[in-house]
Amino acid sequence: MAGQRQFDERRALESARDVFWLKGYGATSMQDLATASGVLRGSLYNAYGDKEALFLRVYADYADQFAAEAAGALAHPSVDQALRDFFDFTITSMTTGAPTRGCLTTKTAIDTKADGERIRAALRGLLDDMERLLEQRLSTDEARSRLAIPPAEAARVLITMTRGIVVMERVYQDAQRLRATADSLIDALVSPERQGDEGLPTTP
Amino acid sequence: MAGQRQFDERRALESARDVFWLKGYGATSMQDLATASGVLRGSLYNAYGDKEALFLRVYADYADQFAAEAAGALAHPSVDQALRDFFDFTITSMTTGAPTRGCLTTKTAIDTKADGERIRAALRGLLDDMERLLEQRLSTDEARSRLAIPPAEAARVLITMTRGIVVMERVYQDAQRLRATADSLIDALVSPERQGDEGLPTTP
DNA sequence: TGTCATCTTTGACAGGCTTGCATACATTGA
DNA sequence: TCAATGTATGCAAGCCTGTCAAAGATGACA
Repeated sequence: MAGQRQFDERRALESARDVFWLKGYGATSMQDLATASGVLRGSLYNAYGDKEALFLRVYADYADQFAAEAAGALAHPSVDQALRDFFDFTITSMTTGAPTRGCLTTKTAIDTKADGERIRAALRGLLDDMERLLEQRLSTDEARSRLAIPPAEAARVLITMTRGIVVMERVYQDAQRLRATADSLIDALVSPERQGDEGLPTTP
Repeated sequence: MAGQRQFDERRALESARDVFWLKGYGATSMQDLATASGVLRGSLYNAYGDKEALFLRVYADYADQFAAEAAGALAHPSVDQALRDFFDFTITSMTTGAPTRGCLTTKTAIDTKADGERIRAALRGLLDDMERLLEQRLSTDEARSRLAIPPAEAARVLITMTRGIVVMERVYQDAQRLRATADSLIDALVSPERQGDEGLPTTP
């Protein structure tokens, strides 16, 4: 061994993530990443090979963090509130920053310059994880009893809906509208909580 | 007047539309459009000004046609079948070609290089039209009686869902899966047709 | 029929950005 | 001390946009 890395790799990957997130994979050049991280372009090529490899590296970290935070957002014991929290998390994530940064997964999925199979596999990985997470959360007795359709189907509908919300954000740029749309879907998907449910006795 | 346009404008706009559709706004260069249409780049600049203006011209025609065809797809008298036909239309549209061309509206919405206000307004125009179309279709007595949520909310959920389906297509490339997801949403949104409904008197 | 203004076409140019490689220099562990 | 790695810098080849000047085509009008 010799010649240790001189730049702070964690910082560099984070700024690379931010640039990819804001500008999208295809519109981001290695020079953009170099400028943002303060690392010379040559060093990035040396350390990661090329843009696709660097992106995959960045996206792996991003996906882990996103899935972990999403899981946390689903923790509320009441399924409709859990879903509201879940949408709230994704909407807040995508409407952060000015201009809003949108969703890294969706931007990459739509980007025609990110059409490699390895990138698509990475995106599938996160979406599959999210779907499993949702299906699990929707498989409790309380949730099953209130859902209009089976948990697996509902999970897929919800994941698809998050993707749609991302697109609507780009066009309408109105977070409140997005939350309202999500609420409408939840209303259609989850029947109202019956009094006396959830183990706690209530006084009407 | 003098010096008439020498290229077939209709053909040129159609090939421009196809290139934009396949590659996306940002990844399409004027040279790409020139090559596809057989018109020299200089002539395109002369005729349309720049890429954004040409795109807006192309998209106006596209939006008209898309909305008209979507309206046709909603014609079935039974609301759940009308919605299935509607999704079928959008899914077929986006999965045409090899590689599949996806959705021009969504690609443009997500494209960071298409961030002009005029382009966003054009996208909003089509999405608003589609939403109105759906809301109208969902406002019949039969539809109202079967919908889990009000027509306006359902329309917005459905439009958002079509956007999400576009994204899922890019990642999973499985039209059957998309149709199944759409069916799940319709199941949650529209209650089963009661026997004897649709104008025929019923005995309770 | 001929002229002419006007628009279109055509080819070329400048200036900028992109990728990926290659070379020289610096640093560090063995 | 030396070999391996990271850094610094430059280069080649290509693509991009937008513009411009010269040449061609066309309709209107005399």
